[in-house]
Amino acid sequence: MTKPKTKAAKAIAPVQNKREAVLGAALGLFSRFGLHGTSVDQVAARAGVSKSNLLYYFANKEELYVCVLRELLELWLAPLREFSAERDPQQAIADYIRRKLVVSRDSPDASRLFCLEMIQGAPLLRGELDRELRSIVAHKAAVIQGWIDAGRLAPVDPQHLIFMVWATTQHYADFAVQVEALTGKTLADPVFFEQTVSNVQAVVWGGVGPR
Amino acid sequence: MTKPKTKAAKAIAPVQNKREAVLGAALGLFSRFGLHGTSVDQVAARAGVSKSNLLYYFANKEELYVCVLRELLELWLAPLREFSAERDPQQAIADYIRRKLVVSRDSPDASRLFCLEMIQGAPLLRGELDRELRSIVAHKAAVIQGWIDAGRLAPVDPQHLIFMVWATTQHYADFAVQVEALTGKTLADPVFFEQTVSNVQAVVWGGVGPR
DNA sequence: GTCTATAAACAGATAGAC
DNA sequence: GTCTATCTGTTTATAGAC
Repeated sequence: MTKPKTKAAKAIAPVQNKREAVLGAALGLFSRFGLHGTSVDQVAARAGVSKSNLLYYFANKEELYVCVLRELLELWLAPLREFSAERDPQQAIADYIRRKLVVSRDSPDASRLFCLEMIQGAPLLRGELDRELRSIVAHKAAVIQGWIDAGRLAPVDPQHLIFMVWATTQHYADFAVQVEALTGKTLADPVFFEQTVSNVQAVVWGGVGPR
Repeated sequence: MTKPKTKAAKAIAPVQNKREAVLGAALGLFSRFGLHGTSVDQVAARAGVSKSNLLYYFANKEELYVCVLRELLELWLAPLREFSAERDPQQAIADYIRRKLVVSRDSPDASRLFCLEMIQGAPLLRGELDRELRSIVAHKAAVIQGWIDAGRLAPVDPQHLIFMVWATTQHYADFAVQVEALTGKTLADPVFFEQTVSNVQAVVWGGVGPR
């Protein structure tokens, strides 16, 4: 506590940096090739450490995988937490769509790994899904239902609306190869990014705005 | 040619059956655990054949994987081929959404494997994507553009519209675990299925129908 | 904390009998 | 066509020196 921070920093900072380098490398590889398609050797090489050194920081491959997933879930949930009832429905939905598309643009690896995990039945996230996600989604669905009851939104099922926003925004990260094969563009292109934001916002709002 | 068919059938039918059993087992496992997460031993066991027998029918694991993908692509493309310009836009879009959701309900394995392949950069489907899918999508996008020009559809980008339908319909297969964790339902439930069809159709049409 | 060497397990593929 | 046995390479994980 009262120790000089410089000394602690000297000892701890490199450790943190290595852990983070490994976690970053692991995210990149796991998200492309999955847990079984990636060897610890590859992760170590990309992170710039030796394999045995990596296994000093993470007891085994699965533990590393779980650590990557944990970081992921927070990033994935953040935009949903921002979704607020105090706001104008159209603004709130438009902002949420934009935020999710920013994640798809800036963290496509995270989006893909999340998708991979879901496809496999989320063996490691199932607990979190049932607890944390379930309660937060129930809360946000109630907000949406409030808007519907107040006549500020068409009577759509709140859960399906949430699914639609998730699906349409993540699609641009998870199916980026397909999107690029067909349009020649990626979200990294600023013009294409804004065009995507507008289109998704327009369709969703057109579909759920008050009749 | 002129040989009695019964003899040929006796010799060939079992071979076809075995091949198909293996392909079916492979689809189920590859779609959950990916190419590297599945061993040929597991596929053989599920198909009810021995490992070496499987390798008599398929030279190696990759060849089996490619065979599975080829069958897949046709199933995935079929609903898009049905999408026709001669029809009423609202009917054509509603039918397409329903057809895609039927695939998500009846062939979730195929949908998931397709998604897996996309996430990994579609190393084996890239060629098909650039050729076949590209041309068929261009054709359908032209149909949609025709409707827009005729004032029968709001001026949305046809490609983004297609992406939205793909994303929202496949979501119910690829993220089935999440959907089930949050709603307690799957598309196998007839009531939930119809509710999903209506909601997706309503939002999409609300978003793109003429203003 | 980091390295080299190696143990132990597994999976893909082949050889050859039947 | 189908089986058993086996070879081969890869990969995870550990032991132990520095």
